[in-house]
Amino acid sequence: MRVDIREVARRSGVSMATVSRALNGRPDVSDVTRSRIEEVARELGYTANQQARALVRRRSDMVGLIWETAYIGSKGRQPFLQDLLVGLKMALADTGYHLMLLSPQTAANGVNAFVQAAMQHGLDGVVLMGVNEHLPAVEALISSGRPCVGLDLQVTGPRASYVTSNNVTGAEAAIHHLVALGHERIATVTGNMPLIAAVDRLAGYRNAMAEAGLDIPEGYEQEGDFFIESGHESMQALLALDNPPTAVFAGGDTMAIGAMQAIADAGLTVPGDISVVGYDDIDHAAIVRPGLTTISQDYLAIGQAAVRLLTQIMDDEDHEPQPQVLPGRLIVRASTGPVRPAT
Amino acid sequence: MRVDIREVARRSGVSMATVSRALNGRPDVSDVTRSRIEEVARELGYTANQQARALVRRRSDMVGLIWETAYIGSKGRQPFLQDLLVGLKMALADTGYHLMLLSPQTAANGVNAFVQAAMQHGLDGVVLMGVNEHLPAVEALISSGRPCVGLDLQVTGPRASYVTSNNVTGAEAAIHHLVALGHERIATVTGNMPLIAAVDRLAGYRNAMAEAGLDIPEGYEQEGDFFIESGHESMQALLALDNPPTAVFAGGDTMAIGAMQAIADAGLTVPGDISVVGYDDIDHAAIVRPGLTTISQDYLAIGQAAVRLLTQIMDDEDHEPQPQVLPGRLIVRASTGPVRPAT
DNA sequence: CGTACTACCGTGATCGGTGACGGTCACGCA
DNA sequence: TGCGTGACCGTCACCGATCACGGTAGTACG
Repeated sequence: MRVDIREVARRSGVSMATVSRALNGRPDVSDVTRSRIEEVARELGYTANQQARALVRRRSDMVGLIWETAYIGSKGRQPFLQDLLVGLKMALADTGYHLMLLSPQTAANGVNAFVQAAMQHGLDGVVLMGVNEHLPAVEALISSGRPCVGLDLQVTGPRASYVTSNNVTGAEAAIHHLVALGHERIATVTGNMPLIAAVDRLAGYRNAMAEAGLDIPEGYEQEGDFFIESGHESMQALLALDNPPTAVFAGGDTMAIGAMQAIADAGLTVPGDISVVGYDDIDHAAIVRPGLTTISQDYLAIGQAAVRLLTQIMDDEDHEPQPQVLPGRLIVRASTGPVRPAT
Repeated sequence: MRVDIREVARRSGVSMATVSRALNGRPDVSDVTRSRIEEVARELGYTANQQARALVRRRSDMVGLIWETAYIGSKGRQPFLQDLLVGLKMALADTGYHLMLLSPQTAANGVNAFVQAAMQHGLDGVVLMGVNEHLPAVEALISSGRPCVGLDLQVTGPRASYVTSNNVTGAEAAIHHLVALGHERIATVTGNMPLIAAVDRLAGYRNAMAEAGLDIPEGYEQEGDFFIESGHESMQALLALDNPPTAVFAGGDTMAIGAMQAIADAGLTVPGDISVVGYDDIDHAAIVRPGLTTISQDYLAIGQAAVRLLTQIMDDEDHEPQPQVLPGRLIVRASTGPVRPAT
């Protein structure tokens, strides 16, 4: 029993087309007619049916979101994905686009669900986060030519691009901070290497170490997988070295927390014996004791950048999309301190 | 350039209606025709346009999700909402319904965005989580007669119901656990009282205390607001009492963590001096040291129950919806221990 | 052989909008 | 007066599907 445009047209004594024009803010409607129509529409509580609208306009004003909370497998949760989602949602709320949540499952008929859902619902664009960018499904989506934006994952194509924080400079900032505190024996725990965030953060670590004239002893680069256990294990390995580090840069907060626990388990203190820096500034970072020094990504800014980028790609047919790289920001908390004086 | 049903019809030498029938599994199509059509559809990669479909069928196969990460205001994040979202998403993935994310902002024309989006997109149902159930917007949505299900928030109406964990028995289990460890001076920190979860957990606390024959001294019931600072402050208030408790039940993990920090700040240990139990089993609970004993909600089960409930309401025009109450489960970690022997 | 019934399929209306196109009318100007 | 112009609005053909209805052919049955 919803009121439709025909009803509005009848009650205001004009044709459906005029109602459509008036309500869509098109110019060729007289002011008095327009306001009469608006009045009637308000009274009747009329709002346009989006399916019908989308059908004829060939655009849905909807974007899809592929949102996975765990990388391949599901060993645990990546809490920063919630922040990313919130950032995106807030940024999107201003644009008039709606958001549809897509699950990365394959549909029954074999065609991948990503592409299928995007097609079936006529999604104007898709945002990806938390999925592996090398998944065939993702590649199929990209190459389908639909506008895509990756958040913290590197997708590229004629109508695809990504937003990420600058993992290289972020990592460099972390190391600079430690160097400024007098640390020279600085190790790192990386994420799993196929992921661009892990690679770039490692690169930043190496850059900054070289720049500071510090060398990286054998075993100072431990590869983890972004989950807490790997931080714990990697830290244990570092502690077992002949020359254990006085500071550790973990390429993810969860791993940093695991490392802090390993340090505590070994009877050492943070930052008294070893300083720890993380990356991401997840909620946990502020809660954990001692508070974790980390590199913060501004999720709101990332969300806004993603929305801006996506709308550009969607609006400009042949807009050459530029990846957006936002700077990370060092948040100093209690997990880092001056190097312990040599005994 | 998408292939439509007309194209499929032409290539398989039948009418559009027959294609529609065949692909929707309707009976009155001969087997040979059906398989020929399916063959053609597969070759062409045809999938039905959902907008057109929804338009004529008067159902969108889409449900809306109102998902707020912070209760009124935005003092912080409630991390268990991510888990709820994941649970819901997984449960929904099996049903063929898609999920649309709704933002609780008011639209320009004054009609509330909840109702408006639900109407405009013809959503078949709505799931609510993380919002205050007393918001006028929410009430408007409920009374619009659209099928609604609340997750961990109590909405009721002819076509609305909710799923929640049994906060009363969960809280009772927490207290039983503490009593079994020999505690007698047990305090509680509640969430903000308008929220049903806070009210019920307090009720469970009182029940179990009475059942155990323990009385609740003045000041043993502190009201917090589900955020970490309130846990911290409430714990300080409890420590300042003449007869401070030996155990604290916090009606939310974030508050429990705040309480643990306040205990540590006071130079006391958990659980040596004071045992702490939380509620929700958020990620933090496992990471924090000592690990937090807490009541776990099975988010997957909640998601499944919500989906089942919603589909029932949507399918049965006059189905009297029953609220689903799932049991919580006690997870014992390191934050609780036997009561300290009297000195 | 005529009729009834079943199985299968096509026709045309419809869902609720939008947009191209064309028509009317008042006005300005030669 | 005649004509061009622009502002405003209605008509009609879609968008891509579904569905009610009707038609046809083949079979069974009296």
